[in-house]
Amino acid sequence: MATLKPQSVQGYQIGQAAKRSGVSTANIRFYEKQALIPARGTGDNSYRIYSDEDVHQLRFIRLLRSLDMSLAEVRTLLDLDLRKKSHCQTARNTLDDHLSHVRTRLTELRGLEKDLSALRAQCDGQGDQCHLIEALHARANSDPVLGGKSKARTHL
Amino acid sequence: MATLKPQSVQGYQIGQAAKRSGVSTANIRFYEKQALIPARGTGDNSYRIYSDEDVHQLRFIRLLRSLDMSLAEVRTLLDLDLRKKSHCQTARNTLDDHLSHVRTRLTELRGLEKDLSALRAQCDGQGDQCHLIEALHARANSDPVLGGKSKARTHL
DNA sequence: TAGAAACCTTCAAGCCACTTCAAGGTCAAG
DNA sequence: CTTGACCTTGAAGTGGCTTGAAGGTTTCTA
Repeated sequence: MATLKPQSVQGYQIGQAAKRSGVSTANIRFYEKQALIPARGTGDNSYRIYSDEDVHQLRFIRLLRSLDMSLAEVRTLLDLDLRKKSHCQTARNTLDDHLSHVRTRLTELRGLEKDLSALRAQCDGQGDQCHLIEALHARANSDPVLGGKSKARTHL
Repeated sequence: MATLKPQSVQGYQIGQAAKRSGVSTANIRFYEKQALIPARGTGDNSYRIYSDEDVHQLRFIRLLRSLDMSLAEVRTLLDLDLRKKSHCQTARNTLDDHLSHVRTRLTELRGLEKDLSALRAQCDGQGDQCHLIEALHARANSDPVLGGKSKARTHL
């Protein structure tokens, strides 16, 4: 069992906040530097102290990151004032944009998977010879230079 | 029409090699630094000169990258001597490993797409209110800290 | 009361696969 | 002899972290 102490009068130290939020201590400091969370200085020692709200914010960020949103997108959503409708529109737009990024990448990956398994099928491993490398070289030759669907790792 | 001059006696300058291979000049220099292609020095001036074989190798690398292989994987495949069967085995293993990476990521992305479109459906944009942000915050709260399928962008 | 463990701090560098920028060298045409 | 299109190197920036070094603070235990 991991120890999750109750919030003391002063709040959580960074390690406790990390355990409760699922964001590593180094990462919390990084987010602070990126101004995604407020810098929490204290008087006594130089230790950071976090509240339940801070922990919630960290969990919120972690959720958005687990949805593969960029820190810029996270920032956009964090800055929203819930009460204003225009901001709700912003939230919708952010989500829509992100969703379309994900779908694009999904399509790319499906194509990739198809290509790779086709290549793999050329060499099923039982015979003496495998023409994998030859096949790759042949494709390198036939592939047009400006042939549309190339380009590796466009993020996501 | 892009100009693709025939290989002169000395070979191609980096710009021509770039056009023929689809790899940018900066990227060619980068690959040279990474020892993925040989450093081609010449006598006269300090210009790099490439042969048709070099261009082919660049295209080969570009193909593997377009299949989202890492430079380490590319290096492995480049180092292969086609004549040896054990190396063919290496090629197969590299491809299999990579294919399973792709499939893992594909599964993750499918889950992502599902999550995101479910979220999006909560706010279809016609009514006055949208509970997108609230929904996100609620998920941030309910999401267990050690809940398995989190973790953003594991490369690919 | 000393010292060791278990926290915390900052700053810097490393990762990956590039791209972009600055400052300058080389070469052919007009 | 200048213009412009090439080429060169080196350094820094990108994103989202992780890891490491070197040290301060706090608490527990012998």
